[in-house]
Formats: sequence, C-alpha cells, structure tokens
Amino acid sequence: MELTELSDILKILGHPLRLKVLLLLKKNGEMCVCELLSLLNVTQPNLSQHLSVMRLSGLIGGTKDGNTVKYKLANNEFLHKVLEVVEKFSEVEVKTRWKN
Amino acid sequence: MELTELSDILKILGHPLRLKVLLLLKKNGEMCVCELLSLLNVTQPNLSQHLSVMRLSGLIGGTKDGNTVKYKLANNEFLHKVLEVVEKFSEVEVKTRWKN
DNA sequence: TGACCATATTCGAAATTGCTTATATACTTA
DNA sequence: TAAGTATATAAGCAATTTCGAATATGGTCA
Repeated sequence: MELTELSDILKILGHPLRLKVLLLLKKNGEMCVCELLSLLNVTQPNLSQHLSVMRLSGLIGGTKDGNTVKYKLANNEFLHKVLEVVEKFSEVEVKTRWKN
Repeated sequence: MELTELSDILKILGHPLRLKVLLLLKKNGEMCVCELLSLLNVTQPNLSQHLSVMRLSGLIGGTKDGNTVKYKLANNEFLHKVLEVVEKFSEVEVKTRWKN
C-alpha cells in the first residue's frame, strides 16, 4: 500500500466518533445504525455522515436488511491491525451490543 | 489512554508528510531538519510547521545541537506500535539517512 | 561586528472538516 | 393508500487545516 493510502486511513481513524464506531463494529461484528445510535451520543445525521465517509473510503460495508442497514468492518488487514493496537491501548470500555 | 487521546495521535499520523517523517525518524533514530528537508519534497517552513505540530503533541522531541536541531521519536509506545503496523504495510521504500 | 546558516514563527488565503437543521428516500405495516 | 420508521442526503455555517510568502531568531564564522 502506498503511504498516502495508509495516511488516508489513519486520518479517518483520527476522529473519536469514527474510531469508536470502528471499535464497536470490530467487537460486535455487525451492527445496524440504530444500535450505534443508541450507544453513541450523537445525532442521527451526524452519525450517518461519518458512516458515509467510512463507507466511501471502503473501511466499512453496509447491507440493507428491510428497513435497517447493518454495517460491518471491511476486509482490510491494515485497518484490523491498527484497531487491534488501539484496543490494546484503550482504557475505554467499549460497550458490547445491547441485548434484551 | 482515552479514546480521544488515541484518535488525536492517529489524526496527526493521518497526513502523508507527517507519517513519512515519523517513519524516517523511527528508522534512523535521530535526524536534523536539514536531512529531512533533503529527503522530502517540501519547503522549509512547511516542514517546520509539521514538526511543530508533532513536537507540541509530544510525538517527537528536538534537541538543539549548535546551529541545527535534531529530532527523534518520543517514547510513546502507542505511536511505536502503530508505526510498526504502517511499516509492515508500506510498500514505499523509506529512504535511509543520506550518507556522504 | 557583519554576513551567513539553520530553523522557527507569523500571517493570510484556500480548502477541508464537522456539525446542525431541514428534507428526502425507501421500506413496513395498518 | 396513508402513516410511521430507519437511514441518507443536502444546504449552510463555523472552525480547523494546510500551505506559501515573508520575516524573525539564534547560532557560527570570517
């Protein structure tokens, strides 16, 4: 991978909300927007815009399931490795998926 | 470390010039600005500004040696781990220090 | 001292980012 | 079909980033 490609990815990780979403997706495998929305303290359009950024850059993929959209991490080894490092250094307890 | 602290660091890595500088410092241990300047295709103020950003955020440290300033990576384990991942995925041949 | 280095800082303009509010789309269900 | 739900998109604006040009600082050496 080219250096600019790597720095582009790191730049996307360089926002706390996006980083948190990626960690949640890594931990939970697949989540719909409403689940993310219930865990993160942001407005729906704001979250949607960040998801859009990550989708367009290929870091996440979304599949429509009826009325909802489920997102998961893309198959990007660099992304996964960096997220592993982040997990290791993060004290923040990334909440698991809400279960009823 | 808090998530915002981690994303702040990743944000700084999310610029190709800064990333390249950090990789060079990691590889070469210590370099003066003029060496960096000779390897990177940027103006001196531009490089200096980026160095300033990295210095202020604690990712690098500089020591004055007569007329020149030598920079090296700070002792930041998270930074080192991420850079290792970047190195692993980077096809770009990071040039070693210029020798005469 | 005065003329050079190497590096840093300042300033201003252009581009980008991040957010809010409003609206659109698309699917579901009554 | 109409109303509701989930998600996306658009428009506008403030804040931030990035860079170039100009200038400042501080050390060296003749």
